[in-house]
Amino acid sequence: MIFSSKAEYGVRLMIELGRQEPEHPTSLKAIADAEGLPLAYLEQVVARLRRAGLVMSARGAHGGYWLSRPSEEIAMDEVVQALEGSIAPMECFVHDHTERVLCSHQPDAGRGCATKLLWTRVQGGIIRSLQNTTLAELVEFSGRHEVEPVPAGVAADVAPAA
Amino acid sequence: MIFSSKAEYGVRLMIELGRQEPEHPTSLKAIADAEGLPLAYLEQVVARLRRAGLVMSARGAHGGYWLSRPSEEIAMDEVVQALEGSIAPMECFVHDHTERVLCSHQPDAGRGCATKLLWTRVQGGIIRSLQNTTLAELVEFSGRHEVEPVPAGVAADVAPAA
DNA sequence: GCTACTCCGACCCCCTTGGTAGGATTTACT
DNA sequence: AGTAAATCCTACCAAGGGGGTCGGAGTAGC
Repeated sequence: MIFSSKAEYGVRLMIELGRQEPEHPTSLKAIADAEGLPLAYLEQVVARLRRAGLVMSARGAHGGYWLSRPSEEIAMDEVVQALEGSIAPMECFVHDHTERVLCSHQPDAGRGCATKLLWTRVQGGIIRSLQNTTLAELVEFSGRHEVEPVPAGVAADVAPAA
Repeated sequence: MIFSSKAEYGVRLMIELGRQEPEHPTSLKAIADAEGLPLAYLEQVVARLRRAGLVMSARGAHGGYWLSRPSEEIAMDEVVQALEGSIAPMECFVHDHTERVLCSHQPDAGRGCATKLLWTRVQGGIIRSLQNTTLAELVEFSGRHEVEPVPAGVAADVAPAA
């Protein structure tokens, strides 16, 4: 598996916030109930989003969380990055702040890392897909698919993003 | 991390086979030595490639492995698929043989899986990147970056400090 | 001062990953 | 025939991370 459940839960949480009024705090408990997720675990997940500046919070009674920006301006690569820590196809892939791709493999027998080309392309494919999807799209998508009892024949409306 | 070391080792192994004459068996030991990988573990890795029909093998003395097809005809999605089992961004993603994307989440409160759109796009991005890369490209790439033999005198075969 | 929240750190179980051990089988060479 | 070189196969194991839980402290509204 590629992404952990933190990504799944975190994205669901962001979608849920995206359906609410902006600036109006929503409590974690409400989200946990709506999505059927464990509250204590959601706390950990949302903390990552807060530290990344994607959501803001208010403590105390009637507190809660809300999106720090309109959902149209939130690309999903930011969200997934915040939740997963990094988006790297292989352990040896580390982005330093200069955007250079490093590879920690010792260059065996003087040869460069033979797999670098492949993982670089994969990483590009993933990030491009995420960048081209906004939170607003997901909110809209989840709204469209409310209610209906799900007939047969599916998966036709998920157009590629890149 | 997205892919496990099985993928890394397996791809390196395939590249190594791609540099050899076709139909000429190369022993695992030779590859393990060349790449600095544990032989016993490589056995598990190559078994997956063999079961997927990507490599063929001959037992006994002077046996070994070789590519079952020319490297130009091997797309990397096959390789990674064989090594990782499946290429799915999220646990709930299962491909049955009909190419339909299933999602095992219970549709909470009648709503469809809100994250499906996102993960489907990501999966598409990954698979496209892999499909568009052939083993031959990687072989050629690793050959281009093969550099000068390590200067003698330096203890180059001892593991350098990370 | 109660209550409803966020926030934080410690803890815990379990499964996968990465790797080892040991052998059985097959084949080539002498 | 005997032996060495290889694949093949099944167990086994240690460590780490994923996926949580628990208990409590801080903070804001009533």
